[in-house]
Amino acid sequence: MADKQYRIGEFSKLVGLSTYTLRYYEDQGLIVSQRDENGVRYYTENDIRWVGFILHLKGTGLRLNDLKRYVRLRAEGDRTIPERRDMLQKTKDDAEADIAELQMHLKVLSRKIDWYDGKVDHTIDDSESFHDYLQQFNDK
Amino acid sequence: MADKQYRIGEFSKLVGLSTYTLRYYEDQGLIVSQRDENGVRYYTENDIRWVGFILHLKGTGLRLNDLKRYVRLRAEGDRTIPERRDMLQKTKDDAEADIAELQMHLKVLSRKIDWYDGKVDHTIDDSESFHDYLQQFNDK
DNA sequence: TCTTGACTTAAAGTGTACTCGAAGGTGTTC
DNA sequence: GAACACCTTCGAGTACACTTTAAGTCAAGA
Repeated sequence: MADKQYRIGEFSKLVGLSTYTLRYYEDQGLIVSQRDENGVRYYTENDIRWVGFILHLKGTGLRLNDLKRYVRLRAEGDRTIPERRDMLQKTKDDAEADIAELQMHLKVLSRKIDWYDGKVDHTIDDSESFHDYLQQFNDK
Repeated sequence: MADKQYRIGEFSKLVGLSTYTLRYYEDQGLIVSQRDENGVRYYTENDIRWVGFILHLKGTGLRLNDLKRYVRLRAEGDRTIPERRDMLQKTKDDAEADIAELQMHLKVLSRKIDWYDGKVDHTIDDSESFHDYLQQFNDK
């Protein structure tokens, strides 16, 4: 693994974020870049991994503010590990709840599609399934 | 099932949308309300089902604009059924893709939590899994 | 009678996360 | 020497979906 360095343009293509966004994230403290003797940003493989990781977190629903908090904690060292772990656990739990909810919505959607396909009794109204829906929430 | 009527305040609690939002949705053409002799909105069980249904759609990722389109098509009658069906199918496909992506992110998160718990070799860096991540996208 | 809750229009505000452009500058490459 | 990619600050713009306020009216219930 050569320690290749990337300037912002190339890096932006690698991680799929615009140069605008990269500078914005840096402003926000989510990313740190190194500079060459002219003040030009450069990034390494390590930065690719780091951006990848924060994009995973973001992809599970973390807001930029939460992300900032995570980064701050990380900077504080190992004593914040429990807190970081808990943050991730909560994020995970939330995301799993989101998936469950999404799947519930999908079930209704599927039934509706079947209805359109005539696989279901057409006398049932457009919005037949709301009661099932409420049921699902009742035991939360 | 009595044909109970609900005014906006009660209805808002039933469906979990603020009165502001209900009026807003009505402005946008997503909901229709009836009025009593004083011009006061009232809603019925049927409206509960309808709002439930659009919230399902919304929950799977449909934007208000898409929702509006669906409602417009619905108002045009049965000849738009194929188009509505396809809309729902696409929504369903998109949502399923979202779930798949979310689950991928979750996998990384879980691994990271394990790492915090010491279940994984601690010499591996914070952001170890970005390469796996990129792999997942490569065959899309 | 007073409070509560409803009504109207129209405009402004909120939060999130970018996204872009202006204006002026530096260094590298063809 | 021109083109290009980068740098800076800073403010404005965009999209989405509400959310709130203002200012005034109306009607039923305690």
